[in-house]
Amino acid sequence: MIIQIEPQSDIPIYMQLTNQIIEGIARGSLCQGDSLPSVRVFAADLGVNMHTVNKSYHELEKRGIIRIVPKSGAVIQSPVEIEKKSPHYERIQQEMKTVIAEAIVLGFKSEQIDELVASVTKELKGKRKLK
Amino acid sequence: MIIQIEPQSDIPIYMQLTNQIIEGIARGSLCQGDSLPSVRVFAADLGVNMHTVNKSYHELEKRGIIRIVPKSGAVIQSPVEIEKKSPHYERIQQEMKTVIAEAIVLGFKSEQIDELVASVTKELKGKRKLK
DNA sequence: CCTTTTGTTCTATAAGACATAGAACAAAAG
DNA sequence: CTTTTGTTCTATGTCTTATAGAACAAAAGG
Repeated sequence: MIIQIEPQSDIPIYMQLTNQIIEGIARGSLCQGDSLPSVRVFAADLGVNMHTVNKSYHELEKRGIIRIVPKSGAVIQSPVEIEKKSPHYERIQQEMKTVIAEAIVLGFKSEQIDELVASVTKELKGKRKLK
Repeated sequence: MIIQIEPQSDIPIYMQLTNQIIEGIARGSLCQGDSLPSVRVFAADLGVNMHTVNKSYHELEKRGIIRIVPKSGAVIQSPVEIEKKSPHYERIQQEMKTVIAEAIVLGFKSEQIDELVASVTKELKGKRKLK
């Protein structure tokens, strides 16, 4: 699992880390049931502060992606059947609306949006190690 | 064009405004070639500071959505043919990757993603006033 | 049993972002 | 000629981000 942090980015470090962990899970580099490194070890690896990693882990827990077991570790959750009324679904829906609205305004046709979604989905799901 | 600002949100005001203007253009409530209100008038309408609106306008300009004509106004750009190498395309692509990765991790199947994209696209494009 | 590691919590500091406010300016609009 | 415009500047206050160090009790490992 390769994480690349850009300290000069306008995206906060803890958010870069959060997004890349999510991408790693989506790609299958990290599997459900696996544990993430301890905040101290991970922070040392990345060259960032322990508290920054901690913040990222709690962000991931808030989004239902990992479960933090006190004194034990951060375990990647197995996905459950997602309901349309759940906060997680509505968050994804809102984020998707924001992205697609901007795409439309920039001149994307419906087919171009579908093509982009397909290529991104394929890239992420394509390299999964099947159990 | 109805803008709803939530001061207590964790999303900055200037970003809420930016996103809602984009959504308004996507929906067709605002048309290409139209001008946005002046920063002072808009700020008064929304009950926020002039500088906050100004920041939003410059964010929109940075994303290629409006053109700020000095001493004149903020004009909504007509979309040009988007190229896959352009910064705007790559930004949309990156944002899309982030959203889809999270969706996958939360258990979305490819068909569910397609369905979500279709419904959001339809909602945004559906109510457009055709020229 | 003892040492290490763990997550958590606290204080503290520094830098930057966010939002507000007020003032001033030159250019454009009316 | 007056108003409105976008821009620019100073200033203030709050919040976020990121770092650092210390301390604690619980769990893990030998």
